[in-house]
Amino acid sequence: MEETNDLMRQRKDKLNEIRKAGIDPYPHQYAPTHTTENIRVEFEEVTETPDDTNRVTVAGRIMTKRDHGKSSFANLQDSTGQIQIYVRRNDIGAESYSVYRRFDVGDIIGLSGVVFRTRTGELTILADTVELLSKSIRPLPEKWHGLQDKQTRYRQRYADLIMNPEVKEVFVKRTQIVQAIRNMLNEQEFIEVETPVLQPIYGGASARPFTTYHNTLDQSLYLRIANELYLKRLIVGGFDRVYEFSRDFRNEGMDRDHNPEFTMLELYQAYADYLEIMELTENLIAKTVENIHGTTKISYQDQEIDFTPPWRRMTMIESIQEHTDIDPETLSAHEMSTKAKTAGIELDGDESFGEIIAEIFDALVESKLIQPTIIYDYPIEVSPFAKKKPENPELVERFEFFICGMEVGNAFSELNDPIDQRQRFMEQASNLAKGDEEAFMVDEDYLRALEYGMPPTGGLGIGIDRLTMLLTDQYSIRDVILFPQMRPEN
RNA sequence: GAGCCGUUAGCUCAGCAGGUAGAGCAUCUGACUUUUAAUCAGGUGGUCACAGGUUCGAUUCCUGUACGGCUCACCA
Repeated sequence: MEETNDLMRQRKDKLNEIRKAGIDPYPHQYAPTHTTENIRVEFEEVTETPDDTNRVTVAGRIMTKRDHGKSSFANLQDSTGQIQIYVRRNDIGAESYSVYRRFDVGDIIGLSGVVFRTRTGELTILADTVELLSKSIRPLPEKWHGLQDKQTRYRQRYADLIMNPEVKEVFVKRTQIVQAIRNMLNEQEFIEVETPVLQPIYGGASARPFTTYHNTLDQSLYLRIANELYLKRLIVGGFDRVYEFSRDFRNEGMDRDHNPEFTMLELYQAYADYLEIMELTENLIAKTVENIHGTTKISYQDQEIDFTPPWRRMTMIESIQEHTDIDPETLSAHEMSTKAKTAGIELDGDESFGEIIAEIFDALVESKLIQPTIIYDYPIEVSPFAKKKPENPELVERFEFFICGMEVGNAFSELNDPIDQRQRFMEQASNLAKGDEEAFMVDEDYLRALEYGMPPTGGLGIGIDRLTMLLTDQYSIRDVILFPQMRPEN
């Protein structure tokens, strides 16, 4: 990593010169009185005449430098923005000024001075003391085009954040989204909990796990693919409303809306069914959107999206009838399978009716659901933790919601019948034996918990990364994850 | 996993019917005390991703590899 080019060698030479002049290029502490944002607010009325009452001390990174012989302008960037500084030899003294002239774009400095406006009206700090807080020996990207290369931006997010202020905004918003949701859930008496990331049995979703090993226990452990079964154990234990922002790990492909590690909010509410969770979902999301944007109507990749509740609701079968020429209510499994294959869907041939319906939905309907849409009543075969519909045991009380063609959340009336749950596990176990790598393992301890009795419960999972993509208008999940997964550089 | 595209100076990018490379910014030297993509003059800076092949000669053509982007497949 120790690349040497002329630019870095020159900067290291400057570093040594500064040290020889008796100055510590990496001092321990500095005490700014203002951020650049503070200054913009506090000194809005300031005039072109410097007035000693408008004194500030600031710290930040030099982003541009315009030297003019015995004076110099520079732009200083701190965590809140940028401000222009003006340094004159007469004000800071010849010795200080010659040190200042050795400062480079990228250096972090502190300065005290007086806020005024230049002739052109730009808010500026006229410095009377300037000091180096951290010498930068690696040159920043060019000031005008900034850092464009995606590979470098993802691998060196620090450089991306320095150069591209809009990137920082995305991640500030991401935090605001999480905070908004957390505040609303707390107000509704949900309790935030933490459950294991390292799990002896993975479950709660269909995905291949990452496997690791615990030396002392001498056993394999899995990084969680979901925390569903742990949260429901807590419902059994008597927490009636729980949630967790969970980093989950799935050993699957990567693309514009999949990263191997991602964040999911899961919540469970005792005595609720999926209809109540639908309402909760619409309100939670709509209020989050409003909190971030001040309105429930936003634009994503040039599409207008309206989050105002209530959202459109369709059963999965209705959605297939609407968006395809396939009608699951009149066709046999064989006819469905033929239609699906004609539409280019690959099937093994041993899929059940319900599995074919789910395949058709995924392939032909999902991408057409642009406005927030709740799709409900799923085939039982693809929903092993959801409760059957009383009037139709082939379907379960489950819904997912879709926005801009993306699945953003998943919810159901939780299956709390331990006998039924055991049967569903057994079917999964036989699928696992048949080689379905994404089938579930039997979780005897979870069954034991259900045997004690779990109240009727509604549960919900929301993909926080995808929600953030929508609310920050980012096309790729990599742009809402600070350090997206990448192959090694070398 | 497949297809297409990309990888040239610190950054953003040109270029090459095959003859060992260019711009802007950055950087260095000099001038300059209200500039803001500062200006003016003059310099420095390259394993053209990596490895093979064709050729008198390859950054350029071909093949392979690595990394990345997009699309598809996979993804309750």
